Amino acid sequence: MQPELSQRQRTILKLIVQEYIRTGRAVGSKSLIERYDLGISPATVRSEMGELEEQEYLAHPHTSAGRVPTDRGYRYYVEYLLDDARLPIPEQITISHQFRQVEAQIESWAKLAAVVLADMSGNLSLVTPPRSSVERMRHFELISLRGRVVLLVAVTQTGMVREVILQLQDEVSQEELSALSQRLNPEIRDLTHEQIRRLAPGASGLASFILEQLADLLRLTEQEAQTEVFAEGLDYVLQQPEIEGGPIAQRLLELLRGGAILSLLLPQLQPGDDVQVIIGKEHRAADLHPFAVVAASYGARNQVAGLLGVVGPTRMPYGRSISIVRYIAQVMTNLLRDIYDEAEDED
Amino acid sequence: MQPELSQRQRTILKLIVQEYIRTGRAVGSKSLIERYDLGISPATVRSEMGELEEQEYLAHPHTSAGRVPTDRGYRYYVEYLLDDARLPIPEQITISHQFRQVEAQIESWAKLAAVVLADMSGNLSLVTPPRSSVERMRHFELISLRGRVVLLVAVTQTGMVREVILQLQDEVSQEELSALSQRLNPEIRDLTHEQIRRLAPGASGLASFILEQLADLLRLTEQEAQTEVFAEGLDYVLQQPEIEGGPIAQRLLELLRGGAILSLLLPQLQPGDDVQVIIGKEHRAADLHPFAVVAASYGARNQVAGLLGVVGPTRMPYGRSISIVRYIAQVMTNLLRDIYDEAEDED
DNA sequence: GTTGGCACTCGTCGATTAGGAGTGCTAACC
DNA sequence: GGTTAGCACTCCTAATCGACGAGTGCCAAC
Repeated sequence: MQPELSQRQRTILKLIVQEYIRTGRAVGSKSLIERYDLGISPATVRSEMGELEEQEYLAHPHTSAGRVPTDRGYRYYVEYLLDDARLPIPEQITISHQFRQVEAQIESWAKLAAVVLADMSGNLSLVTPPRSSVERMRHFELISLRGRVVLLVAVTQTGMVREVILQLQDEVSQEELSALSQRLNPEIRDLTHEQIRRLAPGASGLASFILEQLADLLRLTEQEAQTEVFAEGLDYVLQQPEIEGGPIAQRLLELLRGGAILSLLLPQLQPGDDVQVIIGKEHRAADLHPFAVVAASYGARNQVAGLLGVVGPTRMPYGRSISIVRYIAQVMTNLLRDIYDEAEDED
Repeated sequence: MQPELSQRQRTILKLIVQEYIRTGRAVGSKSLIERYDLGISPATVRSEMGELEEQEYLAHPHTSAGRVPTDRGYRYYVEYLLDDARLPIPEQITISHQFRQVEAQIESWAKLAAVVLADMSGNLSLVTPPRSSVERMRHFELISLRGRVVLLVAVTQTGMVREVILQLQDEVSQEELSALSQRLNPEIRDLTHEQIRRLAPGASGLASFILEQLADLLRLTEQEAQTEVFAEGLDYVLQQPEIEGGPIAQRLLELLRGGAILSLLLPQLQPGDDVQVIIGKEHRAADLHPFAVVAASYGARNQVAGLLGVVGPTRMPYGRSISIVRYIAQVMTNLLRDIYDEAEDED
């Protein structure tokens, strides 16, 4: 798609998109002129509109209504007509303030990011906690809860903490458990779940069992990365008039269940550096056709990465959404770099 | 409220409640007789209905519509007209099967309970993970992530695991950290967050800092018990015709945010043994007046306790909801007893 | 106490209508 | 040739109207 439109057509398209996003109603030639003085008459606007419709940037809901942007129209708007402003400084300050208030915990950050994203964009937000594609073991502890019931706590290289409750065959004292973990810890350090599993057969009964469990836990942690997602602002998106409790809303709720929406979205999002926008029918998944997504990845390079974005109707304030997503992705990236990366060359 | 109704009035009330719950439409005398042969004429039913309305068990939406149960009517139904059946065995088996499939982790159980509760009741479910009102420290570990960044992992007596990222003043090697944790662990075992905090001033620089952080973390874990809640089945409840995307739905979504609904619900729920039902205006919180709640507490005695329940419109299948809530509370209780309690005298 | 009959009430649904916003076309204008 | 005013036409929206039907309440008869 080239910017083959005249300057006037671009102005008109821009105004129509903005006006439609603002009001939610199809916009007509006359009302457009009444609101914005372009120095031309409605009739001229109409002929330009006709041209824009010809090229599929606009559409008619029905013969005698105003124009509505098509997905292609939105795309052009996002690509060429949007002056991508930074988020205003006061809002930046509000956001980073909130991140400073919350406890220093990766999951808390992700949750907060979801809340802020939703509140500021007025749409549904999605945030996956940052995960590494290959987790390596760092350290584990065995803690006797009572009798044969033992809690296994594992920490990975990336600082993920996972626990699981084990039922042992026989009762084992805390001392023995501590001795075992002290013996095994150096061995399993930096290993992947496959490597740990390979160690298991060679070990004695209890040690072998623990190694198996560790491998399971590590594998599970990796898998969770695929499905775990924090979503906020459902109320906002369900308020949108084009969705409003109808069948689309039902569809969306189903997609949110168990993170199913992620598996539709992820294949289409390259882990590129900047914000990505997917509008309506550009989605490969038909279920997402009524929606637009503004998303970005974040994370410490080569370590852990996550995804965050907002989901709303194609009629969404793209400019604002993009600034917000970009800024929060940057905040999250900085937080993670402080934890993982060696280089500290940024504020 | 006494059961001062005649046998026939009770039968009619029961049928009206059931019919209304089933169809969602106000039920009239004639249609009731057509469906259920009571051996009496519509006119007789009408006069009984009039009596029931007099006593506020039923209401008229408008002069010439059928009758609808009032909150009082539902209450009478739940109290006296419901033969509280157990959940059918096949469904019991399905449920316990699902719990056996999931990883042995308290949070996973709570999440699964929420999913099952929602799916089987067809309404919104709420499950708070089991928490102790006073958490005592069991064990902690310090893990160096890089440079001055350290991960603090703490395990409480009840097996809760919490972690936080710390920024130290100076760089400290993993060996020093391990030595420190080995020295402090015996000291802080079984202490509450207040007791730990009292130790801090007496300790050296780094140890003092760690103790403060531990106290914070422990306190935070207790506080989370107040707000953390797993909710599932939002789609079900938003499908209900009496709610359907309207302002009540918005209200509900707001209440779900950050677990606000819990602070409205908890004060009214005694941690009694059996299932509790709160119907419509019986809620102290006006925001909950459109809803009915069926809830029960679960947990290992004197150790940890949680709450689970379903939330739906007052027109909800009480009998079924009660059986489901009761059964799942029992399953969760058994799971927790296996972890915590000494006595193993039940299956 | 129960029942059938009957007039009356009201909400629902479909059809009808008026109003209005917007278009597309054409002819005139600069 | 692009621009504009004028105008007929389209079609959605909201309001109105009326038929329909479910349900009630009352009364007289059983």
